Amino acid sequence: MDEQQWIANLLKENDRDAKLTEKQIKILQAAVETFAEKGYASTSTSEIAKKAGVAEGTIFRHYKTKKDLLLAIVIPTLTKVIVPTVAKEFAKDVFENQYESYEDFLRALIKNRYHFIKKNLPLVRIFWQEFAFHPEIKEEFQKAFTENVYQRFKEMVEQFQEKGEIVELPTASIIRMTITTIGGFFLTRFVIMPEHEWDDEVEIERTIQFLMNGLRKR
Amino acid sequence: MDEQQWIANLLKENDRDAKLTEKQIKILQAAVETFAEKGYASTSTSEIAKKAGVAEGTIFRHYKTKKDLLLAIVIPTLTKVIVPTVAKEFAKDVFENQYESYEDFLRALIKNRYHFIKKNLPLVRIFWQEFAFHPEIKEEFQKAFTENVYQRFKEMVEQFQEKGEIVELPTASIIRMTITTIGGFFLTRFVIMPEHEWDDEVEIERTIQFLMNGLRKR
DNA sequence: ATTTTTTGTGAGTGATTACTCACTTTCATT
DNA sequence: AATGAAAGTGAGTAATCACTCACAAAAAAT
Repeated sequence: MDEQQWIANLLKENDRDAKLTEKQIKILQAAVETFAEKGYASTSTSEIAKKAGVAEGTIFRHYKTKKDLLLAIVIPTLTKVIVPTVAKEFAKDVFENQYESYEDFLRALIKNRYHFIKKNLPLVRIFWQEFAFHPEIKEEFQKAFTENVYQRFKEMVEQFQEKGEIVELPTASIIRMTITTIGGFFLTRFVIMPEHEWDDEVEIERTIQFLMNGLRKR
Repeated sequence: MDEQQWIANLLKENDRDAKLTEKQIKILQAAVETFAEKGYASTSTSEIAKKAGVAEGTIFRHYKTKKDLLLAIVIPTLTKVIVPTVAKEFAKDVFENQYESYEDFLRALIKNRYHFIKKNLPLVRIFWQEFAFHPEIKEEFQKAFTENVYQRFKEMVEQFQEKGEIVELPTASIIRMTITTIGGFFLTRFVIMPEHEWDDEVEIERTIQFLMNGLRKR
């Protein structure tokens, strides 16, 4: 029920009145699960059908090709989940100036993303794996990033550079270091060493302190 | 010729007197190229045979299964190329104490890895992509890392902590931050934005400075 | 020079692949 | 209650898959 609501929201990208049948939701769930576990190329449509409890023909009734099914999962994840969440988070900061420091912003950002990734780990894994092989995904991601995230992030950084809180390196470098440091933590935490015992609270705070030390104007 | 020598050295893991025929080298070259481009699961053995200019049966003469071919490429890359290079680099530092600072060590490390990745990009891509789906690869990597790299890295960090150069955070955290920062740079540079115009010298130096600011004791 | 071993071949194998289509069932509209 | 549209089905299809094997050529060992 909880899962269903979540995955149903994903597909409602164009129409607001998208009504997914039970079987359609089952297909999406099975596809996400299997793609994340075995990878897109190693997953057969018959396997998805079996896991979803539908006939194989039902999948192709709704998605013309297997790749269409992949994109129906990945693209909405990008455009509907990642972008607005990030954009909203940034907007709140830049325009309402709610955070007093880059550090506070960082803390909100990393916690927001932490919960998002933890909740949507299979989706993130699929995106991460298939990103390299499907130009559509790569293009969609770069478009979403440059149009929504980058610009706001830039304004953000420049704001705190003006305030003298962070160092006067090129904005692009600061953004890259911020993202790779946070991304590196998540990658280690969720992909490379998921079975390791993590004290997430502590490690997040350390990551923030490390980032701030690296970026603070002195 | 240059390629041949390089790939031939890879397979010489057990026997010192490994003599690869011309066709065997062609198979390895074709496999590396295609796996890197399309991914292991999306590459057919017939495609490899065609590209290598051999009969399909020839592949299975030397590798029992398709997966054997993958492992014959990836595992030696790990055990013979990555580990010794890193270990040697670290050993030189820890035992002969050639570097005067963590910063100098960092600079040597990042430049060493930079050239390695640039030279072996297809191999790195294959490893990175298949790592998630093949337990053998993951295990081999973790084994190589904990046995060779981690221990030396740890001694390294502790040495410069004692000297008071870097901060007294837990060693594991410092190692994680060092590796993810450097890895994040390479990932952005070679995978996510390879077509971007990079001034590598400058960006490497910025990355080092960022890392040192984040880790320096103050 | 002859035998043995290694390397290479390519047609052939059954299994599996993504996808189709004629048909049935369910649902919404009147 | 009747009708049309949408959703669902599963046997069927051609193509492709990883892999085999009987045989040939080349190389090595005798």
